[in-house]
Amino acid sequence: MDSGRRATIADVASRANVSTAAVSKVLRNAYGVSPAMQERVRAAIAELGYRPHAAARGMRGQTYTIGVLIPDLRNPFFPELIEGISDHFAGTQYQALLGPGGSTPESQARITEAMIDRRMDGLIMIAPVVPRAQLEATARTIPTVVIGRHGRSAEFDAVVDDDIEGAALIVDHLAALGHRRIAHIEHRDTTRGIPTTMPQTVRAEGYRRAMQRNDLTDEIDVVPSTYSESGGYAAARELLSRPAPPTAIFAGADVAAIGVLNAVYEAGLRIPQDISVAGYDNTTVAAMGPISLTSVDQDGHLMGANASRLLLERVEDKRRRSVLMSLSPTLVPRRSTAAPPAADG
Amino acid sequence: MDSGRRATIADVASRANVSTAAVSKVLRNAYGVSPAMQERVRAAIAELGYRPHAAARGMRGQTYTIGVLIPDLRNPFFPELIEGISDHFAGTQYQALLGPGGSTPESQARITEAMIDRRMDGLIMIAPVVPRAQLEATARTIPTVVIGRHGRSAEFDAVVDDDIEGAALIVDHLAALGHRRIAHIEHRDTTRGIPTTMPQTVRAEGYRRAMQRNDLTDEIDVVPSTYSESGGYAAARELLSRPAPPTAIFAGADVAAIGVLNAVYEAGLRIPQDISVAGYDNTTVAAMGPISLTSVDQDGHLMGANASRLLLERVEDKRRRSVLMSLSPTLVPRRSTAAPPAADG
DNA sequence: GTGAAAGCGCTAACAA
DNA sequence: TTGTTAGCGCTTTCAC
Repeated sequence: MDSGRRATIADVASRANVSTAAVSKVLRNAYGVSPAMQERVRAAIAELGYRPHAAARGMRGQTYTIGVLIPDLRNPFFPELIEGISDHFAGTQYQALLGPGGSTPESQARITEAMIDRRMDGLIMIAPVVPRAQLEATARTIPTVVIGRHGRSAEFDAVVDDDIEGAALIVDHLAALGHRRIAHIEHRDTTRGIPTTMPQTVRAEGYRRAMQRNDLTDEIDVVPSTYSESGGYAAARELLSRPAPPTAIFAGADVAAIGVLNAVYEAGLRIPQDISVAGYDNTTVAAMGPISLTSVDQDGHLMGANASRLLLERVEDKRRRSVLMSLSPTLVPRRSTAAPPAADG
Repeated sequence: MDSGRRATIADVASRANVSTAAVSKVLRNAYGVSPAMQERVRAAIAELGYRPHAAARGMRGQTYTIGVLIPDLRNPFFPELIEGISDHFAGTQYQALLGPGGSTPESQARITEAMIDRRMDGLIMIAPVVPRAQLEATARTIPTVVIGRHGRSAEFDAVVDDDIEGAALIVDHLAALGHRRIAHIEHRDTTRGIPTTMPQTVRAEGYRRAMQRNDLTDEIDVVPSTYSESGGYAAARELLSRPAPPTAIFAGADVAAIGVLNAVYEAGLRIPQDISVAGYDNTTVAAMGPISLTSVDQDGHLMGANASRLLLERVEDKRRRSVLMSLSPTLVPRRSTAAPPAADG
């Protein structure tokens, strides 16, 4: 901005009376520069307000850019993740940029391509819905960490929360309160090819196993719907219209639980006196006074930070063997769950 | 991925028996290529699965990347904006990438720099808190569109919603219901240098003017706080503890209104029988059954799309004169507002 | 420890 | 209309 033109590495070099190669080395903290020369170069950089040109760096070396694929900005859990990610990179030379991926495999694949085209140094993919084979192909091209898909891979690192355990926390909590007819709302995707590794599937499986462990095998009741307000609403309407409706509804996501609350509200039932409702993700909405939804908390910040750390290991140290990191969820009991009505206890 | 190495423009050129310049022209839909050659080049591109290298393109021409500065992923209004933006670019060669900017001027400036370093073709800045002079400096470097800051600039285009009108919608609505003691919760930033152009300031001003117009000048009551759940909660606690509390509270954002609801709930008051509450932004939370918050709707999707269109005009047509585009908000009345208690009417 | 020089993949002048 | 060529700003051999 000084003289119209932006300073380049050559400007810095001539100002410091060194070669461009030397400047480059200082920039990358590479070996082979004397402290004195370091000093001179740094001074010149400061004087000129020089900033390296990421696109040009990318032509030979790295772009110092990390791509983060994010499917749905409306999901209130993702900001936690993002914050964990950007906090982690804040102390480094790297910059995380988010790609709004949409919820279809096609749109997510498009963004992934766009990130590869831009020579990003690494990719963090949040709950991607693309087929596993495609994830592995991507990971062979560019260091990749996947958040929220279960199952390990030789090609990419994975960070997940233990959804089996999370579902068990809710079921055990409800069973301990005396509930028997506990229904579960599952997100059933139309997308094929991503069978057992998505969180929704694992949560449903965790629900089933926990029901069995509590001797409630006969009461297992999974309603396929979607993790959305309308999905939860529709599923709850269906459940409440039955001859013997459940005394507790466990929605696989808070956002769906909100829809359940709406349906319960419309049906004129009271929470938790007439029916208990639980969600998953412990979003800020769940914590709101009038809502006060029992939920399961995943430490999104920690998950994001861990994913970032794993990715940098791959990018910088060239670690090859893959890592699966599984975190433990915790139960957050609130006012939306209580003992079932006496007649049903 | 075929032979390990990624295909380059030279590979395409030799495959199609043309020059690299010809391939480049086809890529950019530039003049001077015969249909026959076009055909051959496109075929070669398809056969090789060639994709242009964005970083390399950026060295000479454009990067076909648009940077979107987004301050707070938790604000449920922003996803609308983002969707409008990415939908608009979906039909083009451009790819929008989001930079999580944080809420301080420093962090936002950092991301802005990072985007310029990466040779982005243009910038969309959502409700930036950096000083105006800095915005203009940025805009002189790179085509820029600012969303959500009032006041026109010669350097950048601006897309705003008419917050004066939006605040008036709420005040007129409440006044028509019979309210007189209508309080407003304003977001009061500690940041200096951005006085009258932020939405919160304009909304407060709109509230004042509308109160005057309704002959309620003596009742003007602005509580400085923050647009957050805790901010709304604290402000409402303060208001409710007064000898003559307001009969209606107009929070400048839904998220603050939620905090108000919590405080009202805790105080044992009923909504809307004892007190009316209104928000701003018409977020999905506001629409939820148990909440049903009267609010003001801005068409975020349209704002995002307009901002994108303006930016592309600048990037491609090199339009120089700046544009200010102001959209009109609409009132969304719900169950949280009603006539005041008889004694106060 | 230091610098000269050859690219990275593409675009834009210009020549043919 | 088509091809040749000189860079864009940086990193990376490879001499010195």
